Amino acid sequence: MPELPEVESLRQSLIPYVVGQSIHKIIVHKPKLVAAKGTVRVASQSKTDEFIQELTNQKFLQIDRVAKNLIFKFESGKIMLVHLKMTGQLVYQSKIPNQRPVFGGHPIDLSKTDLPSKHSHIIFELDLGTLYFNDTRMFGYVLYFQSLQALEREEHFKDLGIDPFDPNFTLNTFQKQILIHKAKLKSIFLSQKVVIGLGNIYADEVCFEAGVRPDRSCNSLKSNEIKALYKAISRIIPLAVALGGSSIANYLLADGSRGNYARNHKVYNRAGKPCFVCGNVLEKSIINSRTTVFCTKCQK
DNA sequence: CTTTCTGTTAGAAA
DNA sequence: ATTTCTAACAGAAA
Repeated sequence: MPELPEVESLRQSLIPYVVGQSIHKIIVHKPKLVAAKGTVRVASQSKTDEFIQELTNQKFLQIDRVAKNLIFKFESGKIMLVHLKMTGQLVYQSKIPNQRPVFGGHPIDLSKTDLPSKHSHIIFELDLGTLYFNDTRMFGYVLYFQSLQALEREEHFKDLGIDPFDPNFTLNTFQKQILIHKAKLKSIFLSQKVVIGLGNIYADEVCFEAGVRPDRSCNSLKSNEIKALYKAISRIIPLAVALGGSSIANYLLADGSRGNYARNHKVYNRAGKPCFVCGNVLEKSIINSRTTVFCTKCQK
């Protein structure tokens, strides 16, 4: 369930494991995942061959994040972009015995797990361990680019709003951008058009913390409500990153440990349960085909 | 058994 | 143009 905090936590947890290592071998079990983004993706042998050839023997230099994408930069300047979509995982299994988790909460002993699993579709063998790209539903993808410039030419990231960690994410800009739209607030959050990184969990959590109903039209929001939303995003997103993200279902950090933010969820997946603040039964509705939970008493 | 739901988002439909 | 729905897929839950 990677939203911004999960992708960012994963990025941070991957860095100490893989940066400085080289890829010795790449095994692609599902060539469909090495393909252009989009709903209809066809496995291409030539794309797969190129991916394997170009990235074998490459040394990891750094890992960046753009929206919910991970950008792996190699010493040569080559780029690998990874999107986890709904169920993607990047899990690193060290050859070094007893390597301690460096991030996150409840560590899982990877020596006892069955890696590779039947969903380990792409496997990277590194100097000191193995990096597995697992993806049950196979919506995720990995892409190779010759250079950062080549990636930029693809316009892979057009129409994206501002990252909450970007210094340009100010109350002023947020207010201006949000008022442009008349769609429902949650709909605009999910669209990534104004601010990037909120998915179904954090959109609901932010609306609850701000005391604003997710079905409000963006252009009906008063400035004090927009300010509350801005403050909620600025508080919740960094806190969730600090706690390693929300581990629901199969989200894991690089070392197989689980994130700890889920225990802070106030509304996500709590429809019909009492509001932690006022005790009112939480309501559920569907916005953009996504289950949405809110408190009619605390949110206006 | 069948049906519905699930963390994302591109592209189609409205 | 903008907003909402559907599809990609596997599997857990009802």
